[in-house]
Amino acid sequence: MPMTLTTKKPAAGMRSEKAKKAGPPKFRRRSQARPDEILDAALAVFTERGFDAARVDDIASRAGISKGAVYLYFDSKEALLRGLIEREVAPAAHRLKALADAGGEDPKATLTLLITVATQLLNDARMFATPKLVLSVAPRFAEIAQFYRKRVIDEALGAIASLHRRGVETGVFKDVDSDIVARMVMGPILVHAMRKHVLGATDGASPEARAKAHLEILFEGLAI
Amino acid sequence: MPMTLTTKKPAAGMRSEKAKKAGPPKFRRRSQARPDEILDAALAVFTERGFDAARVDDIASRAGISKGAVYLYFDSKEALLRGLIEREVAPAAHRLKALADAGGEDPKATLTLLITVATQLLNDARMFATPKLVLSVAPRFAEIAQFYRKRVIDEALGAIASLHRRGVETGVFKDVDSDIVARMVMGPILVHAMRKHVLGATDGASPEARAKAHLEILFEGLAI
Amino acid sequence: MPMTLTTKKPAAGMRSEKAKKAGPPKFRRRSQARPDEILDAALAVFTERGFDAARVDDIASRAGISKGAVYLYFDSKEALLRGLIEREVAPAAHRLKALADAGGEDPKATLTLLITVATQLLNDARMFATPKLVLSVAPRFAEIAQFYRKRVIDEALGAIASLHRRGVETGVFKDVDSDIVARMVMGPILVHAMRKHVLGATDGASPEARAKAHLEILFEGLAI
Amino acid sequence: MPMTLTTKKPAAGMRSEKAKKAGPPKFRRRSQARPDEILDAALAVFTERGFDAARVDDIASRAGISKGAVYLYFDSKEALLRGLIEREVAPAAHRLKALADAGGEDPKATLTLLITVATQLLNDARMFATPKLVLSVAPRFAEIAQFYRKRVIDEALGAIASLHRRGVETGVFKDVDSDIVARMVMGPILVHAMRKHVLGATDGASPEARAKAHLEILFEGLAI
DNA sequence: CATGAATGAGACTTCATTCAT
DNA sequence: TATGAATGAAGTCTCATTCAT
Repeated sequence: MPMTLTTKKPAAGMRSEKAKKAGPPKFRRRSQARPDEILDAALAVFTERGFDAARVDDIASRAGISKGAVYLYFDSKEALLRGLIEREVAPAAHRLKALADAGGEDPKATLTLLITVATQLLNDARMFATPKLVLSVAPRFAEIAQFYRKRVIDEALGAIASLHRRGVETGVFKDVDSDIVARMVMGPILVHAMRKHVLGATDGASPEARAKAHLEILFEGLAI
Repeated sequence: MPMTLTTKKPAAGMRSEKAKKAGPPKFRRRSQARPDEILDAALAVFTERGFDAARVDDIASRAGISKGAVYLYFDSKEALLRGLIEREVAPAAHRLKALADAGGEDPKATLTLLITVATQLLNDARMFATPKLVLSVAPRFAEIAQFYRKRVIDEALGAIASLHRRGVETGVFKDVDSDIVARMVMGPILVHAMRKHVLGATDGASPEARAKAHLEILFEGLAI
Repeated sequence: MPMTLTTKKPAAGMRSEKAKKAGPPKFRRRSQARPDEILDAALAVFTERGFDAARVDDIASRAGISKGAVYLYFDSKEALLRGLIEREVAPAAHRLKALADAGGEDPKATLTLLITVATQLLNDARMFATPKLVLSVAPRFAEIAQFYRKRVIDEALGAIASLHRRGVETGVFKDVDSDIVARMVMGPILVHAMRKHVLGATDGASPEARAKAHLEILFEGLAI
Repeated sequence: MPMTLTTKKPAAGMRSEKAKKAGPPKFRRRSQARPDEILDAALAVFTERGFDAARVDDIASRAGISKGAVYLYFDSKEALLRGLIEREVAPAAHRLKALADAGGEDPKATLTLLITVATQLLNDARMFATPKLVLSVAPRFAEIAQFYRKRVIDEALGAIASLHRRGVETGVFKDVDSDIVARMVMGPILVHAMRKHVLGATDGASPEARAKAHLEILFEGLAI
């Protein structure tokens, strides 16, 4: 896998010299937290203005440091973007893995939980910030797009598909194309999130109501 | 509605003085076709690189004209974007209207057609170019996002919801939340389109197979 | 005199080919008047916006023709400026010459007339338009500045100085520096014109009152 | 008074954020002197080429810095112009005020001094640089023209008029229109300055001789 | 003669990145 | 580490000038 975007702890793209300097923890300032603070600021600014329109200056001042200091931790604006995506991928992947693993016993209950939780989560702008950012930079940074797809999207879809397959095996779900099922799980939630967080829609039913209706149709459709 | 983006024939954002010159079509050079050619080029370049990274120079040379000539027809790079979205909205809205109107008699057949056609269409990169562009510029141009949402997304979702309601009235569909139904129609198709055209996925079943499986689950879920 | 700016009838800078084409007066259109109309428009636009900020397009449309047509009569924007200055110089020089020649008999009466008339004339924005324009382009076009100075300013000052000298000879004026006298004649009028037409002042006494007070002090100062 | 041009110490038009940074004067580089150096360069270039023809690049290199650095201190080329005029106005106004205040005792002696000094000063190209610049940009920047007129021209004329009125009260000057007197004081000096510095004349008597002759005629004209 | 579409050089301005302190 | 002044490449937009029709 010639993937440059890694998932090692220290955000990739960080200045190598600096990264190596991990000597004795002298408790200087608060430099341990700095990269994360900068990435937080970057996520906020990238999300608000888009990658190109975001100024490094804005990110710096949102992080409470000077523009020059950003370059102590990241090589470039693009490195900031990469580091950000990488950092955000791990939790997402982790959450997905947990769900998938937990779903062994009762696929139906797990799917119910998954849809309920996902509907809730993607209703929150902060939770959708990274996907939104990835979508907007994807045309320019194919590598990032691919990384995110493989590590998040396909993981998620795959987890749902697995869940469905297990349900088929245990006789609770009809045997249809699992990939389509996965998309029928995530699709409606994604449509809502995009309408709301990307296109600025403000109307719509509550997450609870949506999840309920979604599940109702889906389970009926998957019933044997 | 303080919407600046209109849907009048001539792409909005075009230099007003020039637009007025509607004299006899002497076929001087080829000024009639120019705006459209420029918008075609703009769509291509914007799609490839994103709005910010696209250079007016690139658009001009892709259209086969000089940079200055672009400004003969459009006031600014942003006007180019607006003009483009506006031009692309009309056909989309028109297609949707046609579908919705045609669906009076047989909601089930219409929905079948709709999903089949939409799955086919959104499988084509060109067809998804504008939505992809809108998604990428949405953070910067709220007005464009809103315009697109109202004129395309909500029209589409509304048309499907109407179709469902009629099906409920005629007893072919179960009476569930029509908005959720609309999202269960569009969501899976959108997920596929985004994975493929935005995130660069290359795998996946054929449009026919996907449409078939999609319909199978959906109709079962909506069955009375 | 290596002066490029000439005073031949046809405005200098006009396209040479066109200028030569003075064949039979076929009474086409109204081409005879065109150069003058263009120069009129140029004077208006140059005066309003300054030479650099004036667009050839503006001049053309003020003259009621297309931008391209301007170039049928003048080689460049600078030629327009030169042609304009040249055209405006002749009447000014002519007027001054007339005054100077007329002043043989009664220097005092002539000076009275001159100050009265000049005060009136320079109270009119159009009359001050050319001097104002020359002043604003002088730093960039030394040649024009020199031309205007020699042909208008120094002619005017010289004419007044001559008038004074004749008055000295006939015993009506005190024998002081004639150059200073000339500046005491033109200076106050110029100060008023600049305050009004260049710096936008709107207050001030009537031309009549100003001329009267001006003459009163001057003649007392020159009295023997 | 909706005047944007102020006379506060820091040249207006300067980037506000930077202006606020009034921390300890650590003598980093030489940022304290920079704005003034830039304005010096701007005055030189604007004077030589006129506002429009001057390139920010030229100003920057004359100031010994890069083009971008100019924008660290001034928002735009126009801000440069405004800042310049504002900076230049204060000294001029200050000088005038001093003269006017000093003239209480002996109006005649004060006027003599004033004409002598003004004739000397306006004989110097640098001293006339700002007035010349204002004249050239006045058509485009009415606000600047008005600011300069009110703060310099009218102050000067007003000071002279006051001087004359006091002379009238103390019986040393004839009671004529004080505004005309003011113009008879400044007019001849201005005519000379414009001929020399704007129109490029090189001849003319010495400042001393001019001031002497000027005063001779003027005092005779104002004698009771 | 006249038009107006087209060109292309050039200017202002922005901003990622560097570096002396 | 941190700052922020400085750079310089690049991009948008303007407009004088040309030229096919």
